[in-house]
Amino acid sequence: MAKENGYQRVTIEDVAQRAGVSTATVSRVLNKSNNVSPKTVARVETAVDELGYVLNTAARVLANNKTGNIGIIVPATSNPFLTSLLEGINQSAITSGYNLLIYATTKQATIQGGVPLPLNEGNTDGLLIFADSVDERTLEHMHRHQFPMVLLYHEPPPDLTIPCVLLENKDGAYQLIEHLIKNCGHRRIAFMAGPAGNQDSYWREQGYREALADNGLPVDPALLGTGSFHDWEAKKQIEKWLAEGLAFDALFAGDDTAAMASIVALQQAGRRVPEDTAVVGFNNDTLSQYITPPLTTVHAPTSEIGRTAANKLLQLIRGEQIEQKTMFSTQLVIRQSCGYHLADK
Amino acid sequence: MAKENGYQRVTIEDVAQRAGVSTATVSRVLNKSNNVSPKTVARVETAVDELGYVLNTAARVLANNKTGNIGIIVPATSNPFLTSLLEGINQSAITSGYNLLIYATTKQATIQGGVPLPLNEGNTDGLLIFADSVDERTLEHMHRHQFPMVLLYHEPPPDLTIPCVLLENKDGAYQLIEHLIKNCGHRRIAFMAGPAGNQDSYWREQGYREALADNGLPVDPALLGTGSFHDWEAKKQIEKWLAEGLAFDALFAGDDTAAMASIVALQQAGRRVPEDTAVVGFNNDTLSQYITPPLTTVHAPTSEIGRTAANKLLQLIRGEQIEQKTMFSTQLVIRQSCGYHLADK
DNA sequence: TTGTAGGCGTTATCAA
DNA sequence: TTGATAACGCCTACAA
Repeated sequence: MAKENGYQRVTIEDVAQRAGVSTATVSRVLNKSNNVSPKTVARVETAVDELGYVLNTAARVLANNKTGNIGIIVPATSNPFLTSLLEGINQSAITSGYNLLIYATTKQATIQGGVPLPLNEGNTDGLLIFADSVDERTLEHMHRHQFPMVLLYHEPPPDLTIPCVLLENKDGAYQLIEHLIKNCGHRRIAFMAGPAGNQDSYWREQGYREALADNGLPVDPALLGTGSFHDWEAKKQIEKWLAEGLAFDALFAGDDTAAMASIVALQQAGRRVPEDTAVVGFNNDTLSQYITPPLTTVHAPTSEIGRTAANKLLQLIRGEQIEQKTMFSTQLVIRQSCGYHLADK
Repeated sequence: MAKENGYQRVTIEDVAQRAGVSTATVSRVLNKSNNVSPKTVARVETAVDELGYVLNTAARVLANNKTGNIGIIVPATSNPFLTSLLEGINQSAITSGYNLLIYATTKQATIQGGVPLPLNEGNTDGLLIFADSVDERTLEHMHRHQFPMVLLYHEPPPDLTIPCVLLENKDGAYQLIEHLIKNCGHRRIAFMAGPAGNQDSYWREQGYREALADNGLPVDPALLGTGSFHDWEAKKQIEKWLAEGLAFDALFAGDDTAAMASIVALQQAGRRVPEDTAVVGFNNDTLSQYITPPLTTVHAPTSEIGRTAANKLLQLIRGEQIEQKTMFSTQLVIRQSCGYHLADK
């Protein structure tokens, strides 16, 4: 047996010896090739069992250049929205006989000096990239190597033809804000942006601005803050606004996570939602219908987006043609937190 | 360049040629060996840049038998409790210069016929195993190969000496139930178990039973249900109990997730919490303090447990001695959902 | 400081 | 149906 110390000891060669066949034959039964006599298969299989042999994936990948895994790179946040996304991805991965490996990065993931990301061709046949969790130069790099990739919630730079799956944000945000203005009678509507560089946030803000403009309302810079799609950040922003004495009768929190945290922060400061301040979100997370008050938001087909992205990646890996850009539309969901039921209609 | 088709093309050899040095030298600068002249380093680095070379991890792992990654196998549920756990793990991994790879399995992960788990020695230097997410025979297998592993929230079978990190469940549950009985005056307390085979659930139930016994209360089998630490399951259980007309004035939901879902289900059925039915959980998730009513629960140091487990694994990988079993204690957190503030004291 | 060459464990090609 | 053997891309003695 190779390598007395360390854990990887039993190799295909040991199995071959024990079974009295060649390594080629062992490899064949391991890979379920059908050109092996049943007798030999049996012999090899018992040898595998007796020796406790386990395949060395690194060697296999080196020889084959395929892994049976796909990977996703996400930011290391706890946004429940991610869970739905991962669920969808996992579904189609499993359906296609692939496993999903996840890497949660705390900063933008980057290839530096020839050293690859923790998820790469060595352990993965293709990668799903969430938003801007991977540095642009690295994207370029991998694209140059023709490594199969699909971008999620992010359009590639114009010179890189990487397929992507997107959400129609502007439309949804526009409708949401218009609902706040026209149906609920709000006029001073604050907006919390997502993380810097986030494309979804950008387009939601555009929808917000257009809706205000189209309804003859000014964009007051004082009403523009940041929630980063994150509970603590949202909470801090609310506290800051309240401390400043900012006047606002409604809040578009950017996403549901920030909205829920904002509601709590507002309530803790003694404000009633929606009576004193209306709050709306974006995404329609599972929890949003259950909180008090139930959240008015924009529904996004998150886990379907995950499924679609994974399927595109899988097709890409198989060398099939796919469309570069898939866009999912959204839908307004009116519940209580916007105060619609209180408005005089 | 090797392999004209496929994406992995530029090898260390190409770089060597371009820089006019040997592959050994390229390898040295790639690994930041200091026995290379600055001039040579520069030449190699520009060659790397120009060629867009990226290391082939499979080859590196095959040669080195190490990856710089650790992995964790978790069940594919969205329990927010997992997020805290992963956060803690990621922290210590990063601190030690390791990356964390996550595999979320939908059933118990199993090695079958020599084909390893998606996370293994090929992409990982050691593994964290959550609860019973890995099949026992597979555990045995990997233990036999001396692959570094640490079990989370799970004690190994008696014949396998795999280090583990545990939570003191029984004590916490006992105090929780005693609080319900002695301080809040509840007598018919229902219990929701976690997933089948879950050790945490087992011990929480023991604490529940002991507390009842010590206070002269019987264990009514009708009050024993299943929430699986999962919102939908908890909801279904509540609905079933309500349909049956089960009489209970308090509920220990097993964990916070099930508790929160139970509260919602109870409220939707027109029951007030805690006035009509008290509800308590376990874990003290971040959200639990924010819901209405704020949840009485048992605090578990989840992300610290994650940090500790990761550190143990890292020590194991470095070949250091570690203690087999680490146990974390819990603490009762009294808020509103137990109805303590309503009780006549 | 640099180069040569053998080995890591598997698969695939070519013969037999 | 089976067996030799050359890749796969990298690392590390050992030499120079």
